[in-house]
Amino acid sequence: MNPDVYRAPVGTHDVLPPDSERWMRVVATFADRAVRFGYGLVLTPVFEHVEVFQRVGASTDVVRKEMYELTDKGGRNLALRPEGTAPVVRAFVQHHPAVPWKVWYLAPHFRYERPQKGRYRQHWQLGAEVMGVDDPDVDVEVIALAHGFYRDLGLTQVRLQINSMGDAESRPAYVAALRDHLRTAGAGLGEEFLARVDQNPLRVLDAKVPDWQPVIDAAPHLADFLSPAAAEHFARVRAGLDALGIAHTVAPRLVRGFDYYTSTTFEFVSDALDAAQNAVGGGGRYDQLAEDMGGPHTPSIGFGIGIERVLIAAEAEGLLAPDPQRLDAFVVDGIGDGTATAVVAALREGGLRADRAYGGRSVKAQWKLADRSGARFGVMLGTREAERDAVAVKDLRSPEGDQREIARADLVAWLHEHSGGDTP
RNA sequence: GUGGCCGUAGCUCAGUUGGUUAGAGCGCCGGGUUGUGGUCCCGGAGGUCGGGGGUUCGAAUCCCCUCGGUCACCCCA
Repeated sequence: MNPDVYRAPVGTHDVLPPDSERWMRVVATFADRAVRFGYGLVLTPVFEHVEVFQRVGASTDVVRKEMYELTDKGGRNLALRPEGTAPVVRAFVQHHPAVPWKVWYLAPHFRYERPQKGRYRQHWQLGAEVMGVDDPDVDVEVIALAHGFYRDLGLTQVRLQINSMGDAESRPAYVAALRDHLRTAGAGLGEEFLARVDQNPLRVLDAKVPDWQPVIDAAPHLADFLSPAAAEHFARVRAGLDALGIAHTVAPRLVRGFDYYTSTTFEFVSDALDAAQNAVGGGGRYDQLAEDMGGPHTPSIGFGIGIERVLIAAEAEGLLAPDPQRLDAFVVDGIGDGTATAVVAALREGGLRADRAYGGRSVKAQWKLADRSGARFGVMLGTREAERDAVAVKDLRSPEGDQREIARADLVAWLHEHSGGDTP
C-alpha cells in the first residue's frame, strides 16, 4: 500500500457514516441544552498566536511538549488549539462583550502525543464558558449544564468530582506548604520527583507513581488553606449542587492540568471506561486568565467535554445505537423515462427522506439496494401502475412484503402518514 | 519521547517443519424471477501477503531496518 502519506496522520481519524450519525446526536444533544441554558455559540480560529496558549501554564505538558506549533509565511508563531478555554478568553479580551458572557463551542483540539485509547492528536471537544461572574450559582449552572448533557445521552456511570484550588490569597500559601512538605518528605524519591516539585508541586498530587504515594498521601490538604472567602464559595457551590440533586464527591487531589485554574475545579469520570483515560469532561474557574491576557479582571468558569471519550463511554453503556430507519422511501425505477427523478424530487420537496439507485440498474438490483438502504418503503414506478397515474408501495419491514397501489398525487401524504408508524 | 503486542482480499481471519497458479466466511457485482428486497442456489471481481534489504535453489513463513495499527507510561478530553 503505497505512500503512507495517503492516510490520516498518526493520531487522527476519519469519521464515516454510519458512525458519524452518533456524532450528530452527541453534538445536537449538547447544543440543545446549551441553547436552553441561554448560551450562544462561539467559533474561534483553529490556530492562535502561541502566546495565547502559553497562558495555559509554562509548567504544563500541553505547553511544554504537546503543542502543534507552526510558523506561517509572515513569520508568525502560531499553534493549533490544544485546549478550548484560552481562545475563548482571547476573544473575550479582544471584543469585550457585555458580561455575563455565556458561550458554548464545538471545536477540534490538537496535542502532539502518542495516541492510545481515548487520547488522540486531533480530538473534538464540546465546551461552555461563563465569563464575568463570580457568583457560585454560576459554578452550579455550568456544572449542571455538563451534568445534564451526560444524563440526556443516557450515561449512568458518569461521576462528578469537585475540588477548590483556592483564590489568589489562599493558593500561594498552600503551594508553599506543599512544596516544603514534598521536598523534605520526598527527598529520596529521585530527580524526576524533585524536578516536578520545583516546576509545579500541584502536579505531583495526581501522579500515579506508586513509590510517591506515601509522600503524596501525607501531604497537606488544600482545603485546610482556603481563605474564608474561598471556603464559603466552595461550600455554596456544593450546596447548590445538592439543591439540584447533582451527586458529587470532593476530590482533594483533583488539581487538573492547567495552571490557570482557581477556586472551583471539577471533573466527570466514567466508570464504564476501562481505559486509562476515564475523564469524559472537566473544567473549573479561571478568575485571573482574562487579566493575564491584558483584559479587565473577569472571574470566569467553564469546561470541556471530549467527544471521542463520550462516544467510547456511550458504547460501553450500550447507547447511541444507529437508527435502523434512515429513509422513508427508496424509489425503484421500472420505467426508465425520467419519472423516477421527478418522483424522488417530489418526495424530498415534500419533506420526506428519499433516495434512489443510479446507472440504470435492473429492477431486482434496485430492490436489493432499497432493502439495504434502511428505507421503510419501496416505491415502485411500473408501467402498469403508470397507466393509472399510480405507483406500487411496498412495506420493506413486513416479512410478507405487503404491497399496495397508491395514486401518485397522494404519495407524499400517504408516506408522511405511514413512515413514522409501525404498520401502514 | 519510552515500552509491550500486532500488520495476509473492503471487513474478520486460515495458511502445516520455508516448497508449485495464497484460501475461507462476511461484504460487493451479476444470474436463477424479460417488474420486487430481506431466505436459498450458481457464478464473478478483488491481494506486489505494510514497505525495503538480506539469507536460500525457493520466503506470507527466517534475519535486519523502516512505516503503520493498538495498548500502556508521562500527561490529558
